Amino acid sequence: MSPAAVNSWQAVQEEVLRRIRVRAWKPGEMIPNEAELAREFGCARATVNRALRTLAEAGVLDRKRRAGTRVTLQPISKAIIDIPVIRREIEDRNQRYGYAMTFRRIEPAPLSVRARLRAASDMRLLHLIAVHLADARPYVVEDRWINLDAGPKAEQVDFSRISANEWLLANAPYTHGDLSISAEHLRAEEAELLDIDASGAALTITRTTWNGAQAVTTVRLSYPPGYRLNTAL
Amino acid sequence: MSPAAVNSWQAVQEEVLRRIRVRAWKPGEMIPNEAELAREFGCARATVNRALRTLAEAGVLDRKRRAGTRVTLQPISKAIIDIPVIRREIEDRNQRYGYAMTFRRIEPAPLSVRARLRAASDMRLLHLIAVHLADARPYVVEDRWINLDAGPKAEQVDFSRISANEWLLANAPYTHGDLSISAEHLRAEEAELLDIDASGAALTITRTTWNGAQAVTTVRLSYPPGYRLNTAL
DNA sequence: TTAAGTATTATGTGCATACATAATTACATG
DNA sequence: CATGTAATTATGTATGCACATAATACTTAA
Repeated sequence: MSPAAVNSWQAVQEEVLRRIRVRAWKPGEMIPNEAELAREFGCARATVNRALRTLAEAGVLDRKRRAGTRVTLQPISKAIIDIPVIRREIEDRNQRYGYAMTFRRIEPAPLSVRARLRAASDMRLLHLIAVHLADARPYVVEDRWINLDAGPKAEQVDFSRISANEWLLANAPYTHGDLSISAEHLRAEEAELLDIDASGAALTITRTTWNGAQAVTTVRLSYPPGYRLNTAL
Repeated sequence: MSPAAVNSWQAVQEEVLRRIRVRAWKPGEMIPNEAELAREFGCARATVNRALRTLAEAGVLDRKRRAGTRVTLQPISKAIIDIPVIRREIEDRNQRYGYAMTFRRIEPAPLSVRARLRAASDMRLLHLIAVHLADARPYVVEDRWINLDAGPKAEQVDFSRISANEWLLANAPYTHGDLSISAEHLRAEEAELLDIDASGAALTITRTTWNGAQAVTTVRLSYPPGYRLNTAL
């Protein structure tokens, strides 16, 4: 069979993946350089470049200038987990979204929270606890601290009507953040809000965002037992 | 100040991000089209294209042909979690890697596992349980089922010497897979292997991989309480 | 008035070319 | 032999151009 021109970057990508899969190019091995592949596939080098670059971003290939491209020896699977706005997460499941704030106070934060925010002890923090509901049933508990020094307007907002999640998204820009996932025992009050037995193991997502050097907010989301984060590889 | 030429795609990207951050372009709003931006920045349209395309992949922009580009209203944060080979995960922490297989038997799988593998009841499955150690201390328990119909060689391999994780990576190609993260109570035997109190909440990662329509393997990794998956936003 | 067809337009992609940059190799020099 | 330097090379990126494609806006016909 004659080598049909593989001249879209997706086609190149698929052909490369195929060769890796059938072990024509083995893990750790070098693959031909872009110019050669372009010649073989009958396309421009830029096209090969885009295909290989994308595969490198996906962790399938290792590329170094001058050194060339090789098949990743131990591919780190990158699980891309979409963390949507909770309202959307629920509405995408075709459930009715609900929200209830159960606590609001400007108060000093415990050490663990201050550490997350790298906060001086005099930072003014608004503490909110709320439950997000799916079809009127508790879906996730949100325990949030908002830095009022970063966005003083937050003090005036009625967070019993609009979720902090959404208000901040629209009003408090951030430059970067960090996120951590862990399994934790539910605290008694959280279990109560979720309306479940306190003995459960809760998937917990902690997210802190920054605007430059200034902490914006930190949240701890506690999902009830059984909740799963799914992703394709 | 004169508009210095912004002529690398990273520079364009940063400028775009800056404008979004300072709310010059507000969430939901259209931004100028590629040609205009190229003119403004003094660079080629392809350069703008790459910058915007990358931002769209990151979820910051929404792009549609003909319709144009707008700032994402509710950016879905994509948490990219690297799931490395466990040996590497441990060695990257500058700890000594160890491995011990504690169970190996070809046996019929329970329903939950068969469901994950979409397995007929006559599929031959090798069941392995192993512990990965960091500095001789239990790090994670691995409960794995390998489809011998997909790769019969696995039956001959001495998995007490090499971890299934690494052997499969090198010998059993897969086309796709799925991964799910949840919080679960440790089973008694797992708690024992991890050498901890059984009451802990364990972060559990379940991963199943496929080669075409054929299941290759499914693993359940149980990490002890306190383990965190971290990522930057 | 509505439906079908057409023009327009912004993004998506391919190509050829040029040059930049990092990393390696080869070489020269002490 | 060690070491610094220059040549080489594969990838990285910018550019100008062309055309493809999807989505919208507009026009025309029933």
